[in-house]
Amino acid sequence: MSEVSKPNRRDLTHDKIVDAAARSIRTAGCDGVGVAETMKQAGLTHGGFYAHFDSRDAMLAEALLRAGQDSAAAMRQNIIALQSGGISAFRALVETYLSDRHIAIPDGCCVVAMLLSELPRQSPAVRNTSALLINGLLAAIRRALPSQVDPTLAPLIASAMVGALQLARSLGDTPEGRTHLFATRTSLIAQFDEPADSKPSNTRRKAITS
Amino acid sequence: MSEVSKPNRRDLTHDKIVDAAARSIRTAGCDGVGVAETMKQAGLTHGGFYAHFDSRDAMLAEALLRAGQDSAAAMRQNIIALQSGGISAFRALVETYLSDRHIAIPDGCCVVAMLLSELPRQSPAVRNTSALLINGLLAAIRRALPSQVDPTLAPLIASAMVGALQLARSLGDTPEGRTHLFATRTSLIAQFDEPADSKPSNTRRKAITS
DNA sequence: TGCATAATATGACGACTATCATATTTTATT
DNA sequence: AATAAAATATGATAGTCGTCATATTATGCA
Repeated sequence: MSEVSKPNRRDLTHDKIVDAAARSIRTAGCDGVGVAETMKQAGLTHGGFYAHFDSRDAMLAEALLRAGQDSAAAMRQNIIALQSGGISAFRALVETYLSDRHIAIPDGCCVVAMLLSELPRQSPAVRNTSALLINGLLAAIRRALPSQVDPTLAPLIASAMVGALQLARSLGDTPEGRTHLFATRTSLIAQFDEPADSKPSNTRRKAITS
Repeated sequence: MSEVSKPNRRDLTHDKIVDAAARSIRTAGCDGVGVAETMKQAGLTHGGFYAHFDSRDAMLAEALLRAGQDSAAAMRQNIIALQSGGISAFRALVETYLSDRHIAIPDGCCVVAMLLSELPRQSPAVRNTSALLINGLLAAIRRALPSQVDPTLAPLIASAMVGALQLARSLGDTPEGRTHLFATRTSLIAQFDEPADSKPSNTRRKAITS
């Protein structure tokens, strides 16, 4: 009944195009996603593009949304797996988001972190989608935050996670980059995670009150 | 006696080109800085470019370094002014870096935050410069950190500052963006600044221990 | 002042870009 | 099976990009 009931051929190829763009937007950046290359990746020729999108920017907005949904789903899955191992929701989120794997491999990595500094320059359509994804990230953090932590700390934590991933990626898959990611991961958990039952592990308090 | 003793005409125009590129790299991004446009901004024609640089990437690396030095100098000056007003070095750093002005106005804003997600894709020369600037930012934060705060928290704080600026810029100069910047600024100071003498202001402890 | 040299300008090359008009192919309907 | 309609392919346009070879101008030295 709704618009998902009957997938036309048109909708299927539309999806293929968006998927191709969503795959390459992480590695190539917003400016690096071209119409012709995207159509080729989707198995089509470049001419038919404007039967599916009003403009390249319109495709970019859809691709960003798709990439965001993909990475969110991948992380949710990883978080659930970690939680079933017995660790807290917050720790599962932090360790998933700031995984060493994401330094070199963009797949499954947060697309907001991959594109953040380019987003302010994009078209209104892309910026609207950006805001959507950012608010989604903030909401996910608020949900995972231990109950005794002030919810107004969510922006700080979101900023730290996004920034840490980018800084580590810029430093590269080197001791420097890995150390930065490890230090941020450890500090976030020490500062804001609920203390484990058995372990004392109050590095947090030690770090703050002299 | 060194290489700064006699500024040739060549060196002067070289500097003009780098300056022009450094000015536009903040607003246009790495991919947005073109050879022809940069030469025009420097008051030259595009043909003579390769008498000054081996390639566009070589210019980009110099421009990034210049932009980083410029923003570092501007922030140092602002921090000193704030400190003379009686606030702590850490608070001066945070309030300068996360100034509301930087949401909309890129001038004087941290160039690392403006370009961070693009840097991993750049040429080795640009990436080397990136690492230099990032290490400079980390060092500045370590210097400003109150003595009772664990220095291993510097990566977390750097990540939070860089990420907050970018997230606020992506959310735009709107209540959402300004709120994000304000919340991060407030949380950073509450969490990590040395407490002021007279004011109680231990929101920090309140935020952590339930 | 005249000459040698350095620095900049002119113009062009091929490759790439987004966009569109038109032709061809594929699908759906009678 | 034949026809109408939708979807994709072909090809072209105008523009921009980085790069370079060559011509012109400006500088400094004798």
